[in-house]
Amino acid sequence: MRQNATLKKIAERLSLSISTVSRALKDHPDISAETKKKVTELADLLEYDPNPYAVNLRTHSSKEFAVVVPSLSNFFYHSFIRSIEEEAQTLGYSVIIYRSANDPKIEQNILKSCRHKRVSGIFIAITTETMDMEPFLKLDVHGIPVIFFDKVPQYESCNKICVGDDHAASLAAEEILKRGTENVLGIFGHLNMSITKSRLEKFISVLSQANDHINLNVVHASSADEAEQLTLSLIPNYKKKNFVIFCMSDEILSGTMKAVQRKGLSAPKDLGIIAISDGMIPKLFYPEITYAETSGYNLGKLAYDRMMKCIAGSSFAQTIIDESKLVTGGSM
Amino acid sequence: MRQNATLKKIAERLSLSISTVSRALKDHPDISAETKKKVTELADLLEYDPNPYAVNLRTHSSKEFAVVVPSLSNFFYHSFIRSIEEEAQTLGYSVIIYRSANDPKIEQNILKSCRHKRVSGIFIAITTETMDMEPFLKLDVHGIPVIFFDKVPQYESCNKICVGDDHAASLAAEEILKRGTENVLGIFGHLNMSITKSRLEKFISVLSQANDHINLNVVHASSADEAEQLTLSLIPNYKKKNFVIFCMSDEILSGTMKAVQRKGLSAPKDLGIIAISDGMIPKLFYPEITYAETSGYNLGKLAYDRMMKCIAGSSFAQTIIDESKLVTGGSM
DNA sequence: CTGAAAGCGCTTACAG
DNA sequence: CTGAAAGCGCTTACAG
Repeated sequence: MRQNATLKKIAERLSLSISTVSRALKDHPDISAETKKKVTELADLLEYDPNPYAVNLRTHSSKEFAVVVPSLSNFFYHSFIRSIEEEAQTLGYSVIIYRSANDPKIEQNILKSCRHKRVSGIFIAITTETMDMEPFLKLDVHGIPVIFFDKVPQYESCNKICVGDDHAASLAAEEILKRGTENVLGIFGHLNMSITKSRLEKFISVLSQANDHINLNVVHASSADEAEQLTLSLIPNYKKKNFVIFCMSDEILSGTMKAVQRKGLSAPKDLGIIAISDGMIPKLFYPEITYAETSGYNLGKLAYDRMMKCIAGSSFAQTIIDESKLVTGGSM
Repeated sequence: MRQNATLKKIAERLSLSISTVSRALKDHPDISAETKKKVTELADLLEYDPNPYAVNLRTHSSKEFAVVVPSLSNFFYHSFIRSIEEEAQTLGYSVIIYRSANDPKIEQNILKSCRHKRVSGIFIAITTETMDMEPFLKLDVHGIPVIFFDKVPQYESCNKICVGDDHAASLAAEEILKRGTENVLGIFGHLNMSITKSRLEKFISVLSQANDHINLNVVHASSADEAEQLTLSLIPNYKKKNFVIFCMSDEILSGTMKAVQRKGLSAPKDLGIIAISDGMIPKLFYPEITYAETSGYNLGKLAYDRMMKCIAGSSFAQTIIDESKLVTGGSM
């Protein structure tokens, strides 16, 4: 098993001290041009790269970001991770992925391990049961910046990057008003999700403020299958009527679309369809589904930006909302 | 900025030596039960966790796996990563993600960095241009196991875990024969991809060997859009005829499905549709699309298994093919 | 049963 | 311009 090159080996071969080699490699002003040249040449030849563990042990700084999410089988989080990874790579950081499985215990262990590894920063979407802010405060004490994204705590003074739920819901509601359809079936996720609450409230308020005659039916589904079943059973109520289905999320949209296809209906002729989505699923259908975009990719860019500012020393906390935008397909 | 607990601090507080504390924490047989108790109690209180960098520096062993892929915007690789992460977590390993952007230069840098970090093992899908096996051999010399998956090199003596392209293609072809349809439109990816070649060859050979009368039209598309355009322009050729479209991949399937919807056709009445897929996209349609499954998730389990055997000392190289299975939707 | 010592590979204040 | 030395936090052979 061959060994990697070390400062010591280079120093021995060149009859220099380890300190000098180290400085030469860092282009330290003290070192003569000649020595630098000799050193860098041999270093290149031996493919020297500093041992990151030794560097960390000495300097207390790693070049690693951690991303912690409840689940990896989620298109939104994947886009987020991809987004972070793209940026991190340009600065030589690596990205470590942790999955909390939505379990606060596991989450705590992950945070502890991040602390001991002295990661450069943490991006985290917390579990639905995360109550205790103490582990996060502890990270702060250790100087490890934490950027919360998507699923964020109530706690005020921390950095949060969120999807503009209100905005997305109002964009969708306005589009429905524009279409002039008065029968609306709104399919939302389970009420224990915070996004359900904010999307629902805004959706209702925009619709009802603009038009008294809106006939809105709100139902809740906690899976694609449930959304499919609900849609199937409710579609007959709208027979011969002009109506719109609003789907709060990609998961619901995918269930609803199956029901719509199954009933042989097609948008925008038989009904209107509009969703809040990351954008992949709406584009699989013809016509493409009109949606208010909530992009994990964008969120990643915003979060990364905030992270770099924290690392650069910005200490005040900030909540950033990623405003949504309407992407028009042909389904309305 | 508060400090983490260290062996030294625990030792001082307890008036013991660092060595004794270290041994007590490892449940070393030399240490008395009483001492162990005192030490572990204080360690718990202080939330002691060994500094991973110091451990690595000392023992040359990290607890990290690297996964290297050409792209992260790919459902298949995501499933693979998720699969690896699930297993790794149970043994306390972390998973670091690297993206080569299909650039052999970047890939080489990643490999170098993995070597210097002394990762415990590497899972890699190589770029289409990776020619030089030397960096991989070097990892081997350093005792870092490499498991190639999906995109693997020609080179013989290495560990490869592949999708059963032949098998998937023949499952699809057999299903077409079973349906008894003689007009087949086969849409394949670009010929510079190795999977295109193997899938195409097998597909043709199964169909032609079984039935002389098959009227097979093979076309190539390198994006979903291209697949959509091709399908749109070719569907008229099959007017009034009974026909089947075979889609080599998810990307092609998504383009083709848009064209099919656009033409107002529906499976299985107007045509048959069958694909090779990871399984997410086929399930978005009604009826669900019949497909031969190539699962990133399964591949991950197989790769992980192989990795653990390598770490345990198995030195011989092996190529494992993940056989495909037919998942029947209603599209045939 | 416990401790002193060396060393993993690096950085950096101090000395010359 | 260069070097000797200390120390980051740990493990382990050696000694007692």
